[in-house]
Amino acid sequence: MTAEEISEDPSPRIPLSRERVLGSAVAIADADGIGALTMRSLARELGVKPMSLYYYVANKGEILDAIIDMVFAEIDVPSVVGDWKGEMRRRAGAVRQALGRHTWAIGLLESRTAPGPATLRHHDATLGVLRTAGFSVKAAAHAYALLDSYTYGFALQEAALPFSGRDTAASVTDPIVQMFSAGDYPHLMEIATEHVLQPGYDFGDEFEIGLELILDALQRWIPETEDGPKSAAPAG
Amino acid sequence: MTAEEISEDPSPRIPLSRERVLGSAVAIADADGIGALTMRSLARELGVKPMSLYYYVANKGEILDAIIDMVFAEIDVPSVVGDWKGEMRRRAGAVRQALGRHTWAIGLLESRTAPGPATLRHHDATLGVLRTAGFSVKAAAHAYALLDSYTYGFALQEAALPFSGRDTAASVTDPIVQMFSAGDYPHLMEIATEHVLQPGYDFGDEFEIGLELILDALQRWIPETEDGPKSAAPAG
DNA sequence: GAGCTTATCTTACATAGTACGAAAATGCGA
DNA sequence: TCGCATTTTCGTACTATGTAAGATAAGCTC
Repeated sequence: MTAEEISEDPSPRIPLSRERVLGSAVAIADADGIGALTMRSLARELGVKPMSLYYYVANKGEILDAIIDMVFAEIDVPSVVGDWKGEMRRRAGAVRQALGRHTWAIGLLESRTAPGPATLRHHDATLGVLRTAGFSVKAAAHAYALLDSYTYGFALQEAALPFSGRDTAASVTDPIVQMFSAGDYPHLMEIATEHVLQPGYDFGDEFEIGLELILDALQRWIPETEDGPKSAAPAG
Repeated sequence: MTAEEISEDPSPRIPLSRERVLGSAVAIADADGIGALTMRSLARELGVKPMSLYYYVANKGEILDAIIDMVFAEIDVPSVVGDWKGEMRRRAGAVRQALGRHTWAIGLLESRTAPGPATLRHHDATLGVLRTAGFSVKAAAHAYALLDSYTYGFALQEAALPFSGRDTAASVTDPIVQMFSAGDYPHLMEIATEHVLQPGYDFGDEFEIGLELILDALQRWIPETEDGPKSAAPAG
């Protein structure tokens, strides 16, 4: 009996596959940032040599396109049954959370303009909910641009913040306050001390506030609901 | 007389400087994308050898931080005199245009979390306008998060679109329509044929529509204006 | 000029993506 | 079981990147 027959060696027992390659790519980007995702680090993670990856992907750009689509695949598609507001609220939150788990995806969105099938399915389903809710084609386009701009932009701001979550440690806030206390930036100082640095503050809480404002205003774009006013949709 | 004395040789006559280094960095990123911005391409552009750059910047990361700040420096700071809505409208448009000229800045915002002085001054001035307009500290924070999320997100979507401007050439729209026409994505198909692909369409026009909706709704967060209703600010 | 400061460049190294083609593993018909 | 074709993995090598370490050059002051 040879060694291979006795014990399963730790080598690539599970066969390589496109799914495994892309899954590890996401894992590396999540753990150490998109900059740490190299063909070599990816191969190492999979217990394989770099050039083996090229049997499953044409090049690194294809990996980047694919992992963006994987992020969208994580997001449950909204449903046409149920109230549109609730669905849009749920969807926006899910997008924000997905982009929060994979902040690198936000940066990639700017440079990679080849949407994958999951991304397209997501957009299609979302538009479907709006159309079913009574938005005209134009109004649905306006509404979707507005909702997604807000959601992506919020996720971008969250990613750009030097802190996240509730009650940031003083070790990270102190240098910032120090920077403001020179007297330039009085309004930033005010908002920091009176709002952001208060116990229990979480920037993420701002999301629902803006979202509700948008959803409430969008409601008025739906023409002649049973109990609502007539259309107030913009001319565009 | 030596050659140097007779004619000005095409070599680095204008001395290198931090400003020149950063200016060329922006120019390269604008022209060929942030990926084309390398220490070597930057040196070549300046008629200099790569290591000379390190006399003016500590490393490439410092260049990236600095050119983000240069983008914000391009944006005229809003003024507390004049109506807040007009100022916010003007500012949002200016931010969108600046990010449109330098789309790479959007992607950089996600990864680089060290705001420069122009960026801070911009944020400070914007908050100042909102506070002066009557927004409470909390309401100003909410409003600013909302306005900037929308603006950044819209710029991100514009950058991610495979087309831009009015009346996109059929050569670029045809493959997209082809992709939709298989029958998956019926709502994308609908919105494409009935709205996006109509003559004269420009995604950029959607910006003002969403912006007006937001500004109108924000107005109701200002407590007791002379002629307006009382505060309708959220509890947060 | 000498010597000090400021500015630029040479060389070299580790790490990146990937072209090219060899090698190994696998599956299959006889 | 053998032979062979297909599928999968890998070795080598090339070009490009950021930048450390230190040599060199240019400019200024006495």
